[in-house]
Amino acid sequence: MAKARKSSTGRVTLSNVAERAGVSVVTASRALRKPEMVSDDLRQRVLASVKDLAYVPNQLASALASSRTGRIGVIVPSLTNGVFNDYIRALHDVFVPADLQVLVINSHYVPGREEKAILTMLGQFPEAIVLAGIGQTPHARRSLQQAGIPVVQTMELAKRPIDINIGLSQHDAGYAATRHLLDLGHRHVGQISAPLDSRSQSRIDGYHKAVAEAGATSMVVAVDQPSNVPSGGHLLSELLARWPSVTAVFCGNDNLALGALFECQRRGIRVPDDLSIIGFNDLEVSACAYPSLSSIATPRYEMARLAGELILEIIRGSGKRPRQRKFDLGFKLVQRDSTGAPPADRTK
Amino acid sequence: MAKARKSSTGRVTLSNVAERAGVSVVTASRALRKPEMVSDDLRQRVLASVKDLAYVPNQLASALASSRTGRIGVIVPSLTNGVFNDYIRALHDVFVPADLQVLVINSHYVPGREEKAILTMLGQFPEAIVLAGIGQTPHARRSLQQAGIPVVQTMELAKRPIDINIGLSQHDAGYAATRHLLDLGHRHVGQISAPLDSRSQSRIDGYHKAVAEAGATSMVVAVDQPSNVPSGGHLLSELLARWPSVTAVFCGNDNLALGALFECQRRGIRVPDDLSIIGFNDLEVSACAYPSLSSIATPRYEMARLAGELILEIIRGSGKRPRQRKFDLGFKLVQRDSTGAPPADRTK
DNA sequence: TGACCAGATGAAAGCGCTGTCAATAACGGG
DNA sequence: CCCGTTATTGACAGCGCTTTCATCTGGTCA
Repeated sequence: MAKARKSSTGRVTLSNVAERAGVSVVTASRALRKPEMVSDDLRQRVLASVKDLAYVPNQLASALASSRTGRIGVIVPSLTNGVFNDYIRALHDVFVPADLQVLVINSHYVPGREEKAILTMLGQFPEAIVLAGIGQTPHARRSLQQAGIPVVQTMELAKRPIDINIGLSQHDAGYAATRHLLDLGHRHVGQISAPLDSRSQSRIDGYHKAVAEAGATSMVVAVDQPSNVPSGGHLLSELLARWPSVTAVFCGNDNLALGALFECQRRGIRVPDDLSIIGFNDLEVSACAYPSLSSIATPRYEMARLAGELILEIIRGSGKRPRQRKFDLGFKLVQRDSTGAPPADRTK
Repeated sequence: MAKARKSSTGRVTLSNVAERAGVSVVTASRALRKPEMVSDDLRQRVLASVKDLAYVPNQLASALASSRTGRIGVIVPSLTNGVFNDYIRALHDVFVPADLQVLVINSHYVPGREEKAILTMLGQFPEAIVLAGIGQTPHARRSLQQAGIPVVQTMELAKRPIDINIGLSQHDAGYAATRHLLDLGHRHVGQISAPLDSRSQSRIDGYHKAVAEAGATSMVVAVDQPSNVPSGGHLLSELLARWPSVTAVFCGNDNLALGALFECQRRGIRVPDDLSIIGFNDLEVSACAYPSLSSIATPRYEMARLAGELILEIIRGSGKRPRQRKFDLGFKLVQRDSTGAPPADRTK
């Protein structure tokens, strides 16, 4: 029989529950974790006791004892720009039914904070880690490897993944967006962005490549802060001030594109008649803006979902990694109403 | 001297560190947690050992032993609608410098999930909990009270707070928004919203009250799903279909307002000449939309910040509650370009 | 010089839970 | 009717860390 000392911390513990139900602590534990191992009668009594006492299991103790935390660590650079909504939803879709808790830390697009976030995360002993991007610091890489848990880098392609890599070529996507504008006949294609991460930078590289191939001139305005809708307007203003000849803009993401669109409306610039705008990521809002925004659709939901499924497989399969470790999920150009041919008088 | 058994889980533990440094586990622990209690010499040796072994403290064990987790639990109904961005930022602003980790769980506007989230959170033994809203289930309330930690309910005013309550009158805010439209001369004021929580419902109540006072008719279209920009367009379409006479709309939040604005642009309805639109919450995007959106500014940053500061005070003051437990932080009507007088031919 | 004290260190005892294995009860076949 | 099986249940020993308390220095003061 359980000796339910009054918990020194004043909280209801499993031994309180056990005592009240007249069973041992072990049995109470099993009644909750492995109900099939316990007789109906006892299980009922334990559950009733749990309810009566409003018992909340101490996950800390549970995790410590079983060395399984049931947690999946996720580190993203932003939670507010809409980019990671689908992504996190996908992870929830996979892990919650599998009884795993998704723990998200926001690194705010600051490399140093990502390293810190990774270490914090590792200190909580997640059973796997999902990272956005491939730009982890060497120290973070080492700690991740040493942790011996599945690590999935997403959103872009890595030459040498830490473990598993699911992404797309941000460079090619940036190239495709720019190419789209050039193909429409534009000769003066600008770029605005907030290149706080290597992905954004890769897109810009793609832009430069496309522009160079077309024998045109690069016109880039960038800002060193997390991008949001208002800054799209500011960046466009600066772009127009520096290069008034611009007839098309590739925006580093859809929020900037939306801000640019509003700025055009404010200035009486017609989109796409006077200025074509293409965004990036294809956020929910882009399809319903007016005019609807062309964009590059990135498979964020799919990347995260695949990450989740691979992780489950590995965890279930006692650590065995899948044969394939690199996955390129591609992207799609979504042409809508914000991109069109340049004004007739400015095709040159 | 420490007997550093090879950790059964294969990870580097404090006793490995201690052994390598030639000290006891206790000393190693102190060297990390309370450096001033240990001689310089030993501290150096321990730190070197930590570095050599790439030791990551096991927070689980630490928290279990000390019954201090250094975590603050936050439960919000959404992370994607922009409403809680400032809110969470404020909490970080307060807690991160105080060396407390902010743990956010998203309850997705589902009451059952909020209860589950609260229990999950309590199982991690946070040192305080911050909740959005006051509509917790009785069982959740009880568990929260029993936990004996500071609990702050925010965003709306509670008659009988669980512990501390910081909010504003959502009813009065809804009333004010509607009143604003009526004062401009509108007689046909509609309302669109996604009333998934009691706050949204209170705003609608305020709307009804204002409309009734003015002797006008309520025209409400609601949807039972988390609101987003596209649904703003759909809801407006339905509103216009059912009540073509509408000259002004109070949107339950700014995302809906933005969607409604786009829908107007799509249909060639001029804002505010043909239709006035006012939103709610005053999100970042509202000020830079075109036309800029009138809205009700809610002090989300301030509410969360005050919550954080009170919590710190309580934790520091060994649990003593402040004298005042209820705080009404009010709201502000922000008039911009999307609201104006009704068309001359429809003032009746 | 000896009692005394502060500072530094270590041993032991848990924190609340789960894994392991032993113990018991229940049951059926030979 | 005895023994091996199977189904339940419990005792015990940690998980890795911190807290408490005892120990052991070396110095200080009368």
